Amino acid sequence: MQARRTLTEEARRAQIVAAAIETIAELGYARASFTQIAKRAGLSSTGLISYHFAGKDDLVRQVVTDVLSEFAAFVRPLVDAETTAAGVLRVWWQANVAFMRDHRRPLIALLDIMSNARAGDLGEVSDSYESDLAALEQLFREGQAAGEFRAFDSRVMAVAVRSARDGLLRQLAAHPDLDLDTYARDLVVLFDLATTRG
Amino acid sequence: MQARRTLTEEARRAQIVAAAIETIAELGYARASFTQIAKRAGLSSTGLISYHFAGKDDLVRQVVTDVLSEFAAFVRPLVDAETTAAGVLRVWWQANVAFMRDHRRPLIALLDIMSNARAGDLGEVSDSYESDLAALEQLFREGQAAGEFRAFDSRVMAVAVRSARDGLLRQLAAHPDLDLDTYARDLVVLFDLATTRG
Amino acid sequence: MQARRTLTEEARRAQIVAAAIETIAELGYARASFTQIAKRAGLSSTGLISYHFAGKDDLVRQVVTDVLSEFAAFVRPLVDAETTAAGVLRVWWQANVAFMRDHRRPLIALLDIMSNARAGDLGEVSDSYESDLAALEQLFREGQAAGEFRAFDSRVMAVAVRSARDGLLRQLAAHPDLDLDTYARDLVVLFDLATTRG
Amino acid sequence: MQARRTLTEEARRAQIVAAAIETIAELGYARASFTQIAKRAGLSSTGLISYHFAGKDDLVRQVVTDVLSEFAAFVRPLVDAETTAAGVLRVWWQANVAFMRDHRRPLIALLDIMSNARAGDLGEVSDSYESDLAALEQLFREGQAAGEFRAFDSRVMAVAVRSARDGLLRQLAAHPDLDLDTYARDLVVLFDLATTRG
DNA sequence: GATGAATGAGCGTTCATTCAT
DNA sequence: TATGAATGAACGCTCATTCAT
Repeated sequence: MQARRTLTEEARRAQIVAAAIETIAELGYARASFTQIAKRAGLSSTGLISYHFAGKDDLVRQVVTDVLSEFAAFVRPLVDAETTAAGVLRVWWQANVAFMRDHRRPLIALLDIMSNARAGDLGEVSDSYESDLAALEQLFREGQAAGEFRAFDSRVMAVAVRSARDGLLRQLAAHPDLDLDTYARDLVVLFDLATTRG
Repeated sequence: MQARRTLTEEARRAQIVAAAIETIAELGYARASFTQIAKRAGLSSTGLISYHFAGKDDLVRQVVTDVLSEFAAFVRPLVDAETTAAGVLRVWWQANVAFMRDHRRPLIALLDIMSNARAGDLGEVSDSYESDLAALEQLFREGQAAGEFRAFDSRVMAVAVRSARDGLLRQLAAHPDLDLDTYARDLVVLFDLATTRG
Repeated sequence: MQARRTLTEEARRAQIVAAAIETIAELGYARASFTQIAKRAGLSSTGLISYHFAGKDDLVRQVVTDVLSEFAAFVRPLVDAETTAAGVLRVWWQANVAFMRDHRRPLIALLDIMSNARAGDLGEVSDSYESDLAALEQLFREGQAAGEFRAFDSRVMAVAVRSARDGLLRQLAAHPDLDLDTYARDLVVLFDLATTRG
Repeated sequence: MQARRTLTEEARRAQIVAAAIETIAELGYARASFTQIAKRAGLSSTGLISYHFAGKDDLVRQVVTDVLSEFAAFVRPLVDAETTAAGVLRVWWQANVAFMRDHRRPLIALLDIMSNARAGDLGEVSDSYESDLAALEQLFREGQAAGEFRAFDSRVMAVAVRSARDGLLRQLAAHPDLDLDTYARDLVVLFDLATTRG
């Protein structure tokens, strides 16, 4: 029996969220039971997870929120510094890839959660996906209004961009030693050619 | 107790596969239990599913095999009729979208399965994803060798194309009345611009 | 699909009983399901077993009856030819071992069934064990009355003899190439010394 | 829903093992399901058994280990106090019968398990049977070397002795009010006559 | 007689959750 | 706060049995 560590509510929650991320990244959402999460968190009982979170959905929501907000905190300042839509898109890709490099596991967990989210439960997760798409759409429409981008359906392009990012993440999950530099460079060029006027 | 309906082995297996597709498309892979599948198949117990399939993995594999082969039978002749790499890519998109129109649920189920497949189980599902990518890579390399396509990393482009397709499918799952024509037209243009020489 | 073979009731029952013996001897009573028995009998369905037998107990009872009566038919004439109790005991052992040599599997199945029989079901199986013991007891009492055997509790000796026989069978099940001659010779001597007057 | 009784891990395991013994003794190994064991242990569900034991085999192994070690702890000191092989055999019988008197149900359960153990699973149970036999063989060979015992095949005698013990146990299972004193006395004499020189 | 599809009860197991301490 | 034992529902699966053909 080891010493009982009493943590603040905050710290304990964070620790559990971190363990949940590890577990989901490793085993996948379907196999990420409280038992597995507790094991990785060094907790003696799954009861503690239930104590700190209203349920599994609540924990997963917290994972999503945490990863998403850390990601946003990283990307937003970089993106906001750009003055052109094409520049924003370019920097968005670079920021995404840079973040992947240092947060591979959390992003893999996030992707796995989002793939499994359904309307019934975890509705807000789907919502976050939609609002992500909406932000990209807005970017494309602005670029079109500014004459930077050619005419295309902004939603189609948003889906393509967003999907390519998730696809890269999926590749990174399967091949951890992926050459991210190549992806960053080529994806920037790819979508630059796809969006801008000849 | 309701009337006992007897089907041939073949027919029953097909019916169970169909019910599994419905269930996975509706509830997601994680929630698609034998109980739910049996309910949709009008079976009185899950025992019959276990009788016809060696296990859950076996049933899911059958779903994957069936959908994949029906898809291949639809796409391959169209693609084979093309003589240029750019033409193949264009037709590939049109065929994909056309197939989605008539096989929305099976494809959604397939996507869900593929998202949840892990190395341990259902390994061959991951393999089919990889070989899909490899086929696209091959196409891009051929197009480059023929001078049709510009220089780019063939794997990055393959991931982008394949991901865009899956992303569209995901959109179709969330918004059944999506305007597929717009997606077809714009994705063709998008990847035409992204791949061909200025 | 192979030709449908229609057998007489008698022949079919015998075939199923034989398959049941093989199955129980090989897998043990606990694992001897109708599915396994049907497979060994070359039957396409377990339904046929249910058709010919009232239930699993009925089939097992038939196995017991068949093996027991074949055994009795072999042993009885040999035993009846003896005129002394000691002679009967000697011949009983020789007959038992001789029968084991040619009917290893049926006897192993029988032993397995008897080990698993409980009062509730298969009651008559337990009864047959008891009447077997009673016959041995009777033999010992007769030998004592005739002055051949020393004084001992006839039931204790009956249990010892009968148990030694089952123990030998158990050994034979575990070690098929057992030297039965040694057992026959030594067991005759053992119980001769144990029963007769110094 | 009844009051929740909490026990320590140790105590609960012991209680489940005890309930398993009761169940196997009463219903037989084949019918001793977790449901029946849980019922006898006063547990609300079988899940608790699965929680405390890795599986049915694990629980059964624990039963075997417990009964066997308690038996050994009782018999060994008595046997070790003897200086002659004949003395050991005599005391072995007395100790066996004495232990049966106070541990009827655990021994019946043990016998039932051993009868059902197959090579595949519970292999170590079969092993313990073999090593039991080997110990008896060793005793007989020592007695022969010392000139106490006559010439006989030590394995045949070991099988006979061990089988007689199991046969007595079987009788005790069927007839709980058996006169164990008679068995103890007569079995000692029986095997004394069978082993020693005229 | 024989087939083989279907049934429904029961199996061992895992899981998120509850709760007395 | 934290523990860890206990709960009960759901899971995939096997089985003897039923029954229309």
